[in-house]
Amino acid sequence: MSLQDPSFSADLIAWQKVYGRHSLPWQQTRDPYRVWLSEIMLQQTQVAAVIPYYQRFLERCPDVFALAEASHEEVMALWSGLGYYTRARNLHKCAKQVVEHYAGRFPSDPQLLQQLPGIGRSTAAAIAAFSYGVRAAILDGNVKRVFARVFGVEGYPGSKPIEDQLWLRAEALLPVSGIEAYTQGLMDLGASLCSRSKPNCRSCPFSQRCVAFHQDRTDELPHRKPATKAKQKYACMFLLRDGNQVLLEQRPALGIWGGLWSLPEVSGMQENPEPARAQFPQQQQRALEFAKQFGEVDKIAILAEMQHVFTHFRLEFRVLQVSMQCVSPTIQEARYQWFDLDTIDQVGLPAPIKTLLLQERDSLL
DNA sequence: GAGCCGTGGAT
DNA sequence: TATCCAAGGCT
Repeated sequence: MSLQDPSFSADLIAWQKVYGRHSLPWQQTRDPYRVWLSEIMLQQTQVAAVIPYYQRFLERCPDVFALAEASHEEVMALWSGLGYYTRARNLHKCAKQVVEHYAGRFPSDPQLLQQLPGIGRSTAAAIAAFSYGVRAAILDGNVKRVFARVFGVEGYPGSKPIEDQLWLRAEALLPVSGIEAYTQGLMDLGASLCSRSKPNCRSCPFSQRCVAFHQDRTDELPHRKPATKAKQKYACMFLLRDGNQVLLEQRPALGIWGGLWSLPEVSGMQENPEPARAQFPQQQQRALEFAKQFGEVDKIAILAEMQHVFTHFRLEFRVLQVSMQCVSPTIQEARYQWFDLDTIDQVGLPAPIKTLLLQERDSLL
């Protein structure tokens, strides 16, 4: 059977021109740099969260050359809070490659774009379509949801066979012309009317033909991800502090919070700790031993106990505040460094650590 | 190819 | 509170 259906794209383009979004910060341009930056930031991230980051990033790095020349630290600080920090490292790497291999001009061929770090099949298509008008298919969460409902696609869209089938549809449904409005229309429809819960089917241009609407199954399609339980992990961190100075440790490049500055941890994130109450004396002892290499310890106290949720596990962590005196300004190991709380927002920090340190800074005022 | 990577909002 | 998942890509 043929998957082609010219009226689908025609209806969507007509709808997008009237009801779609036209004034997002990255829409008034075909500048591939801006399109690319927005697409990377928008991966697995909602529009509202991206907007302030996008604007701040653009002020500091207005073009691909500025980004390529920026320091790693600065890029990470600009990204701090957005999550998925591999995106920031790949963003920086990609900018350097575009400058070196393409003289600063992003290629228009999706195949070439996809070879750059951080750009997969869908993102390559979006960049090519929005900045060069290239006829290429995207397949993101919005598109999967719209297709699953309109065409009644059964099965979890994240699984390989279903995703392959959706890619075939995405390619077959492409319009002959008007790729920009069509691509934007898919995103806009998925983000507005065809929302995950309580879609507004009465206003939808596809309600006449939508399988999910006719079968009253919009709450079943697309099928949900098979459930898996998140593991609980635990950690104990130290906040060494001398007035406004706090000691941070740069995390290894690989793994959770890779390359970010965080609080020193006792012994990593553990799955099966001793009961928390029994741990405090030895945590205190370890904090003392750890802190002695940086100065004289005044006192140690529990500052906070926090819970942070990741994709695959929850992290419960306790922060011991170690009040210090006579801090030695020079440190042997490069991964440890003293920072001033007043300038802490210029450092690449994990979100919960940033929240904690900003609270500490503000409590001094 | 299944697991991994952050954070914030909605339900 | 617990769960899902949002303009995905990499290993």
